[in-house]
Amino acid sequence: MEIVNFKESSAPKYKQIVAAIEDAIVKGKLKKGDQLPSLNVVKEKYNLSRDTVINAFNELKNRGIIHSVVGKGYFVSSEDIVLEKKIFLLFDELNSFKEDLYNSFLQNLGKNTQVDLFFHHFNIDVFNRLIHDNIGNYSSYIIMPANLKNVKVTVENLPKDKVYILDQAHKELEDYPVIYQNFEKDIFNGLLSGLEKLIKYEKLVLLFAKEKQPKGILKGFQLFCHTHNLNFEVINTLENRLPKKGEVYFVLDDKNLIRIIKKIKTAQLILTKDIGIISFNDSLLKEVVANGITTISTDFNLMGERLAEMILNNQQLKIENPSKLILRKSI
Amino acid sequence: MEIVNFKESSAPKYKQIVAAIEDAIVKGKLKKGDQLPSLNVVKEKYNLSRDTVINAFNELKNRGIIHSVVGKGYFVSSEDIVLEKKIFLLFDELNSFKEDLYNSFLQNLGKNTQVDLFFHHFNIDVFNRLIHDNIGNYSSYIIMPANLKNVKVTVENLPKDKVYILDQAHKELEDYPVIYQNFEKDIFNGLLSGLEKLIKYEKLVLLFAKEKQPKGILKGFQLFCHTHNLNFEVINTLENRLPKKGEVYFVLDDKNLIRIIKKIKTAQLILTKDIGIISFNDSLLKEVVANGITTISTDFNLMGERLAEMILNNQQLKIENPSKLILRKSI
DNA sequence: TCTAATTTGTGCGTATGTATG
DNA sequence: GCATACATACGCACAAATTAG
Repeated sequence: MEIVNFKESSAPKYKQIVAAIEDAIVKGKLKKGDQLPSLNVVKEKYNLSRDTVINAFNELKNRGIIHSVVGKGYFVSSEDIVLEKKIFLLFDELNSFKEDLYNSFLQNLGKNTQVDLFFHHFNIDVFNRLIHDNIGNYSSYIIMPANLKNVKVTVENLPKDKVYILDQAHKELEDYPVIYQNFEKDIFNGLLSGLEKLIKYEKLVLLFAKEKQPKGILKGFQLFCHTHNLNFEVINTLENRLPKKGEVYFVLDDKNLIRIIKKIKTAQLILTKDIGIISFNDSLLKEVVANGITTISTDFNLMGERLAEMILNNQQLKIENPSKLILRKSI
Repeated sequence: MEIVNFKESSAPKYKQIVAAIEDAIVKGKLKKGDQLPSLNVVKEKYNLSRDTVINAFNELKNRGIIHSVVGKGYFVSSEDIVLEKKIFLLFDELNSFKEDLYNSFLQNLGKNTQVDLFFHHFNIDVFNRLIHDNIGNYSSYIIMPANLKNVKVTVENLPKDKVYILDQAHKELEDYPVIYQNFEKDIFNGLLSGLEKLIKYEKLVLLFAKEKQPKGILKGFQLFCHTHNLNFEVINTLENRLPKKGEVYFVLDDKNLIRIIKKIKTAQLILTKDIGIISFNDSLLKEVVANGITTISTDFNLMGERLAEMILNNQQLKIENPSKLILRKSI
């Protein structure tokens, strides 16, 4: 590995080091598994500051081209130097609408990017460990903190310009760029655009159970019912509940969506005529479930698209992802 | 006691020694009272510094697993080890039925296990890189090789007793424990158990497009049609295809499932009466899609359950995961 | 009893990457 | 860019306990 003429070039020194190592890998002088000269050696040989060398090596590490072992040194881990980005993606849990988000994100990133996906399952210890274990290994960190508390200390260990928050704006993480759903507004406006259909029913029933669900949904629902003077009820389970004529159910998850559809059938009620259903978070099949389920949903494809865009262009924005009512035959 | 791959792994050497000894104790290779190889022996055998070995032995000593006698050696003092499990899970791609598999796997593992999920997207380079980058960091490796070729060399870099194959048995990886679908048999038997309903139709149409899909499906379908002397057709796209009365469509993915349902509607055909649908891989919503879609599917919950069981009990089995026809109103 | 070899235990020096200010 | 503290890794020297001959 030869690095030449630092003075003559206008490029930052660390970039020149990066380029020199890339060049050595491309030319086959450095192969997978080879050890790089140590920080001290490079520093001495080329009269650089240790920090400059670290800077260069870190960029290569973030891109997954080299890796380091304490007490030993730096090693070439990939000869694929087109890998420009390595992205750490931390979701709360795996469910069907994440599929759209994830796949559209991947599609809009381009080939030279590696995305590793993790799940914290609403467990703060898992959240902390996953972040800690991966500090320094990625060029971007996309985090879906959901409703976890006390995440700030951990997230602050990451380089600030590489962190992006996803799905829910988080009070502790207001300084970070984010693509979020405005649940309260989305639910309110979603219901509003279905108002004409909804006033046919006598009562709106929200099934709001899980700790996991954003409180904005509840707020938006209540606000909508109050401002339009609609009779409503919030329940936390469908067990022992018999759906009655004149009710319209707003269910947030797919398991309960199926439950209510089956209960409606066994009660011999006719969907749309006697009773209505609105679901949350659209997925492919809802278009054909029971002739089409009306759904309030954010656009997960767009969310993935914008996320990719923001990261590729190194932007630090706060974007509210649009949501809408997808009107189908269930109300 | 075998210690592998010092170079490739990012884990500190002394930690790897600790893990190897724990492993040996768990597996019964080392029992209470047994003497460990001396510092010098280990140092020579694995080309380590004496301090590194001491470091490892000290950690085990502090945890009460071994003890030492000056001038004699190190001895196992306890077989009671809480082995921390870290599981590497490599899927092909993210789609809705993986949700069941993944979640049931997690649920059956117990709380103290960390599972990291990766996707190779049917790209052999990604496959190789993901495995290489994670050698030595996990206690089990679960791999879904799908139809990738030339995977053996890479997989062989992993410790053999820690690798499990999932979903498809793979010719190159016949020596590894596996939980697999027998696609040919599953499709044949699935169709067979629906024979009574199927003979009402004039023609069976299989939509078989993707490179990704296992060839066993095609074979099973063809075999079934031949042995029962049924008129059939295999097509690779629904574009420009008008569904006709008397046809029954077997579609493998959800996007095409929706397409065919919509085409049937616009053609003003009546599902079940004029035309039939069978889909592949069950998911929650299919129970209520168009009044219920008949599906041939393996039991992904059971697959996850058995996988967890096999790993927790350190078994090396070859298990065929059961599949069945879930008869609903679409045929 | 003496000796030599082996083993653990300890200390010191050097080198590496990591983290902080 | 510099300084400092820390964890890991390697190598050497020596002391103390054990064992074999």
